[in-house]
Amino acid sequence: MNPTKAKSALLIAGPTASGKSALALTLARERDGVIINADALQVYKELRILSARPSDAELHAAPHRLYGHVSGLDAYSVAHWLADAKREIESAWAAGKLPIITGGTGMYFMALERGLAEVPPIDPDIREKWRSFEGDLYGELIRRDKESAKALKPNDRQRLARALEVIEGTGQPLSHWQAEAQSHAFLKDVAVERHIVDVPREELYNRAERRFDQMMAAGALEEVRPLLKYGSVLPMLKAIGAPELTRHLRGEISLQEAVVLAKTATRQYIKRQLTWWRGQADKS
RNA sequence: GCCCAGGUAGCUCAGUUGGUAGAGCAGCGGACUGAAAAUCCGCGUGUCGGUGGUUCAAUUCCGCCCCUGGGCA
Repeated sequence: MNPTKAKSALLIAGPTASGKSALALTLARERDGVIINADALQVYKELRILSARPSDAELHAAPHRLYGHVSGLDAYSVAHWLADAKREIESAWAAGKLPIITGGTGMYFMALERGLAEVPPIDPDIREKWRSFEGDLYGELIRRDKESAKALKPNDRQRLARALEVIEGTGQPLSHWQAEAQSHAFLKDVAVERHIVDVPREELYNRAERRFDQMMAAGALEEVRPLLKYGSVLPMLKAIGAPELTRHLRGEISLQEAVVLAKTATRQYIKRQLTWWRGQADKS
C-alpha cells in the first residue's frame, strides 16, 4: 500500500502510433502502475491486430486492463467504458497501485476528466427509430428541441439522432443532461498527471503506414474475414482498415487499393486526433 | 504510316454556342458529451499539352507538332 497513490492517476493521451503504449509500459514498471486502456477499439476482443493492441509479451510485462475485454457484438460506448474505467481505477487504488490511463480516444478522456452527462438509458426501439430515420432529422429536432438543434449542424445525422432519442426517451432535452455533466467528473479531486505524447506529424504518418504493412503481414485480412457476416453497423467494424479490407474481400477493390485507402484513413484519423488534443490544451 | 478518342487542380473527370474554369476524392484547418478509429463544418489560380493563326479577346475556332489509349495496316 502506497498512500501517495491512493488518489492519483496518470493520463497518457496522444495520436495513434505515437508510442503511448511503450511509454505507459515503462512508467508502469517504474512506478508500480496498472495500465488502463482508453481506446475505443482496443477494447474489442476480435480486433487484436487491426486495433494495434499491445502484444502478449507487453500485456504480461505489467498489469493491463480493458484490452480486448468485450465482444464486438455487444453495444459498447463511452458510458460503458467510463463505468469500466472507474471500476479499474478504484481497484488500482485499492491495491495501492497507480492507475495509468492511456489511449487515443479523446472523448473517453473527456468523459473521465470532465464528466459524462447522466442520461437515463433510452428504449432501444426509440433509438433504432431515429438511427434508421431517413427523413429530415434536423427539421424533427427543431420541432421537438430547438435548443439542441441550434447547437448542431443539419447534416450531422449521428448527433441529431442522439438528440432526438434523448428528447423522446427522457422527455428532457440533451442540453438539460449535459448541463450537469461536470458535477460527475470522476477525477475532480484526484491528483492527475497528464502526458500528451507529441511526435511530429510526418513521423506519425510514416510510422502509421509502416505499422499498417505490419498488420497486413500479421494477418489483418484473416482477422476481418469472419466479421464480414455482421454487416457494417457494429462500432467494431469502423476500425480503420476494416471497411477497406471488407471491400476487398467482397471483390470491389484490389488488396493494394485497400491498403492505400486504409493508410489514407489512418492519416486522416491522426489529423483529427491532433486537432482534438490541440483544442483540448486550452480547456484543461 | 493512316483513322478515331483523349490530353483541364496532386488524382478521376465536368465545362466554357469565344469574355482566362468547377465537382468528387486527396490535402490543409476546425468542431466534438452514450457509434468517437465515429460524425460533422470550412478552405479550390490551375502555363485548361505545345506552338502558330483568326479575333478587341482563344482554354474554347482553325493549322501544325508532341504525348496517351484504341482500331486499321
